[in-house]
Amino acid sequence: MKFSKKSEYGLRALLELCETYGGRVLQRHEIAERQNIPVEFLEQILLALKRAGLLASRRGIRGGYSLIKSPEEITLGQVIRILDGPLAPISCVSKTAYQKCADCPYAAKPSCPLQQAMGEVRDAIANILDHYTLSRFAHTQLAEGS
Amino acid sequence: MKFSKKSEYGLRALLELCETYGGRVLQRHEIAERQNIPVEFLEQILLALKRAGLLASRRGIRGGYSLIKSPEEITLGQVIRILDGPLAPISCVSKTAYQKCADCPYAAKPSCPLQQAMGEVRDAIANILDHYTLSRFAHTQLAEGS
DNA sequence: CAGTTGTCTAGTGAGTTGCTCAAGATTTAG
DNA sequence: CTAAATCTTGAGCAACTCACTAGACAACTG
Repeated sequence: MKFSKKSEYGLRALLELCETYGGRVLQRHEIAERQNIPVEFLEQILLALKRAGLLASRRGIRGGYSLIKSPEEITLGQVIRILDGPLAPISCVSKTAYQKCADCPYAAKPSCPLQQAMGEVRDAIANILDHYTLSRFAHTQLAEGS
Repeated sequence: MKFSKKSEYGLRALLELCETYGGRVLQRHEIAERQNIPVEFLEQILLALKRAGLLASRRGIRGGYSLIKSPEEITLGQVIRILDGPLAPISCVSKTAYQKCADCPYAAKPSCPLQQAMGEVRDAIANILDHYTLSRFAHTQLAEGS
């Protein structure tokens, strides 16, 4: 029940790209250094985000990456799904990647306890992450003291 | 962001054990056949649940496993933590297995965006699973039609 | 004691994760 | 035009995890 490093790095990279949104481009090594991410691995992540339409890139000596969608329009759920796949804890409750369980004896029956419980979990996770925008993410201030 | 087969099998096995709670013991092959689980793998799961104090077992020709805690007292959260480890999506927000992130540049700072967001997710998951009892789980009837 | 069951430890093949490397394409500076 | 800096692509790889298997052993029953 963990998120991968890929998602974590991806979100941290987007934090940097949010800061220069609308302004200059950022090069992979800039992001990598500031966020302490292995540069070649980061690149794969940036390319995936580019293919998904969140980032633009330019090659050559003045090249780099930049955000092309507003941080208001991007949610953490989108980013995690791009980098980590579906949010659902088991695939028989995924809305974006549903798959019938092969071996579950309840698959044929009208009600599956696992599906019920995991469905609730899926909805709770999606409900948070699909409403959590990058701009809110980037402006986080912890409310609690100590 | 997936649960393992171990948790899934464990929960399905507990479904069977709930039915005979207070009555007779169940042998591994009975559970395995009914729930379509490889019997040797199931055994490891049952042993883990036994070590955690949920199950009792008896060896010998009349042996088998039985639930020793009431299905009302056992939550899905407990079971999943036994079989799959902590619920938290990243370890810096785990309450049962906290670990400081080594490479995160926000680890030292007062606020970490990732920690904030993932903390919400953790709480939502825990909130559902730690209040979902086995007895409710075993008596699931899907409410929705179609 | 013999047979049936659970207990324990170790191993294993396939797949995933996290990361590295090398060769190529594109852009800009000079 | 050339060279340097950047992104692009794809392959490779060590370590780990997952799902499962095997086998020796302990305990219980009749």
